[in-house]
Amino acid sequence: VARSLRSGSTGNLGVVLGEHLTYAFDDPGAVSFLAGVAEVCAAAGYGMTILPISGAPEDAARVADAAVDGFIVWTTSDDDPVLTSVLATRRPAVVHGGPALDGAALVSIDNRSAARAVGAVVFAGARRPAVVSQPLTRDRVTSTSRGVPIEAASYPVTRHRLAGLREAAEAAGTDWSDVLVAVCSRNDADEAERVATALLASDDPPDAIAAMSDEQAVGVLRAARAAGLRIPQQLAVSGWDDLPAAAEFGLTTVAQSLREQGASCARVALGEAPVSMAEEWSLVVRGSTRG
Amino acid sequence: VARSLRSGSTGNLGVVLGEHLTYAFDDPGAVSFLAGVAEVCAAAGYGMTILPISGAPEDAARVADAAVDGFIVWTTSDDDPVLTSVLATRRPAVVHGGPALDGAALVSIDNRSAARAVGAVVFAGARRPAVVSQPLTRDRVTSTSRGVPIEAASYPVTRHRLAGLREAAEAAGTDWSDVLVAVCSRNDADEAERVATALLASDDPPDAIAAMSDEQAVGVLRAARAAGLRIPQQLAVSGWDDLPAAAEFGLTTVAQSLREQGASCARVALGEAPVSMAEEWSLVVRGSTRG
DNA sequence: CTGTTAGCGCCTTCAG
DNA sequence: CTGAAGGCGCTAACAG
Repeated sequence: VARSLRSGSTGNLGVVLGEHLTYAFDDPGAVSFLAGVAEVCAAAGYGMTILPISGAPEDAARVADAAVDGFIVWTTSDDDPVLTSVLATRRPAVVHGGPALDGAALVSIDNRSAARAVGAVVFAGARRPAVVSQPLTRDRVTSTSRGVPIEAASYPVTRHRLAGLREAAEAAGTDWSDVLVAVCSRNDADEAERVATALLASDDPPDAIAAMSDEQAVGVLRAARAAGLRIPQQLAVSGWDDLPAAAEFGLTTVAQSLREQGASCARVALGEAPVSMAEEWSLVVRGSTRG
Repeated sequence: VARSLRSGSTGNLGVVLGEHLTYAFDDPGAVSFLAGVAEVCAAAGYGMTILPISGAPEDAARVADAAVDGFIVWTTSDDDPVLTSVLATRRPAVVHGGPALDGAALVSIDNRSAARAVGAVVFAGARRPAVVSQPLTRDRVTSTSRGVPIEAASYPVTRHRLAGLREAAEAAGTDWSDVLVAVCSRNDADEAERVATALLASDDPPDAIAAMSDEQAVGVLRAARAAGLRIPQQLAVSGWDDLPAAAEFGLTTVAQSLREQGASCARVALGEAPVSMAEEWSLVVRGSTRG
């Protein structure tokens, strides 16, 4: 401890996992990201401090006081007060996913382009495209509505994906104001199953659903099975991330390596990588979509 | 940082994840344990420092120097040098699973009794019981042999489970020297599938396999399906942990809450819980076993 | 009630 | 080449 004071460095990277620390470990994407961070930290002889975010106002102060040499912030919202704290420390900060900030590096794929690409496949030939979305804002309000105001989404990753999906829907001939968007409060198969069940039970059920994670897509598939729908003829479904579950269920999805992105974040935060650059993604087309 | 020096406390708990940090995040059990630790840390306003273990000799020194107020050690072996370092710091230490050490609290279920209970079910009516085991020693040597010398296993959790399974096998009428034990190097469905495939292809294939995790059990089930075996008539299988996969595949398993155990560890390390006490477990019998 | 100071433990620098 | 000291930033205790 005294060594840290004297040397001015702590040998620790701080990882801020967004609003609810507890959820983070339940999200396989976040875990895979952490594995990437851990890998680089271990190799560099650095420790990795998970900064506890309970959602209370004192979180910001705690983060500011954390004994770490740099910060990695897991995907969060534009208005997350913790981001302000992190920047105020003037220590190296790397944001995963977004938001993009002056004074912080950004490690992310091009979510908008990826969403446009997966949307083109899942919405192909669909007359009633729909979206099962991750939260739009930090209050994690759930809703199901048409023509969601995209700019109101304060999670930039969600916002960019919606923007890409909008372009894809319009390219497929459906106006955004006709696209149903079901917003979930968590990234979780169970909740996605519930909202998808409701969507599919409506008078005018969707014939294509783009989900924002493989987890959610699995929930949608379960709802579709319960409703007796044939995939992809009656309902096309896409996921995101290409986790093992996507291969298992034959999901069309956007493949990205969150683990590699975690490693990139750590390298940038440690000054081992010069700048942040756009991360790679690719489209994986499987049997859950037409075409 | 200076505050820590002055006050003598860092507001951080250290979590040592055993030999290979990288594997830890791939193991759903470890992740669930971390979620429990994180929960308590967040509530107490503590940070949680993952101490990087690469397997190199300098790990011990790094752990000893870590800026943390207490340690939680995830299940490891009797001879792990990191344990010596942790004890030498004279800071509060809590070991999960084992080994039991003077000067450290232990949070664990009674693995031997639980193994005896699950063994009684999976080995019931079996004439050729077998075990798919987690590593016995830190070198993670793989082997398949009969009458494994249980006392040679330096991971106490593995040792206690083998001891319980031995009692169950003998109660079911098979001498331990006739019980095939396949030792894997990792806790992983793929490797378990490979070793189980080999077991099932032998001249005298087992008709009951107790695995040490649900992950491994899923691998065994895959091998059994590939071999065209009916479960449980031709092959009974049991897992351990009762993860979601166990319910999905109808696995008989030992249910324990690693998350709750992680929370217990954190509470004990923070001095919120008085002593360590035995954690709860229960037997969940599903269709993968006879009876 | 406000302002000053000593010292937490280590490392680096400088003196002997 | 070995030994003493100052100071990292903060806070608790004490003096004014």
